Amino acid sequence: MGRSPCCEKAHTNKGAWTKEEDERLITYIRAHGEGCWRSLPKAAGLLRCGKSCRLRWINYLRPDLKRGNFTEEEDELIIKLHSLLGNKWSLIAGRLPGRTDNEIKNYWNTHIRRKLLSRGIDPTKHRSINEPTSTQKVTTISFAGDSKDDYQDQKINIKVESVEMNKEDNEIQEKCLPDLNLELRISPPHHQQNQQMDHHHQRSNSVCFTCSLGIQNSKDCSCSKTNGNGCSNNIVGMNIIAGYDFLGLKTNGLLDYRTLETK
DNA sequence: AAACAAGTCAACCGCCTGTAG
DNA sequence: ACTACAGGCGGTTGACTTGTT
Repeated sequence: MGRSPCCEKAHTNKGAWTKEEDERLITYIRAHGEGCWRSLPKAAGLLRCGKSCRLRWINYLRPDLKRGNFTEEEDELIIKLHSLLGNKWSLIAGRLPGRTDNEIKNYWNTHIRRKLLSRGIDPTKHRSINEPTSTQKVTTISFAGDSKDDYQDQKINIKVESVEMNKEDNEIQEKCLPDLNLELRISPPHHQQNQQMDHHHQRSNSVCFTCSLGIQNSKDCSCSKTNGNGCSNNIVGMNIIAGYDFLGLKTNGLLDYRTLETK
């Protein structure tokens, strides 16, 4: 006995979407907005599974999709993000406006994997294929907290352990990844923090932790607690080494985390 | 021109997570 | 605390296209 199907499969279409189906979906979402995917097909007059509608909209019909070939900059960004996040396609997609997780996943599997292999780089480990295992770099990021709701005592330890690497990788490490050994504590903003937040829009080198993770306007967002607006591209509470964001990605000074939303 | 292989990508599947009741 | 459900995600499939023989 498996899980019950998400919808009545006997009366749903499968396979490629027709133009008419696309138009029905677009028209419905324009009129009623996204959400409630399960009931959407019936309401929109579509013989499709709700999941199928969601996928079609997100991956193909959404008006903000970029489409077209990936640029060299996008390629490099995907590689860098993949080295940090692994197969977290939705997170990677969040950093690439107009790109979908499915698109990036496909692009990775068809183009970038081969590109890295041709460079002699293992696409999974992001290390030279010929590199001896003794020089493996181990990076551990651990989050430890006792309580989800207790601001006073919630402690988040981020520990990055680096084991010796070869010289080339060390150079990359120095350029891209600032050494991290942070012990962060989420707590209500005190006076000094408030002052910092007052300059929120002028100062762009620190971010409240929840916003840095892309969870804006959440209950944990200290920014929204103080100015009522939450972080959009504002940065408070966690210092970032100038020129790099919390993923260690080089920035041009102004960071924009709006694209790192958890969908 | 036909047959086959390789590449591409939209779509599906099933599992996981968050949340409401 | 438990259950059911909806939404989200990553892995995989398969139809279609392009390249090669």
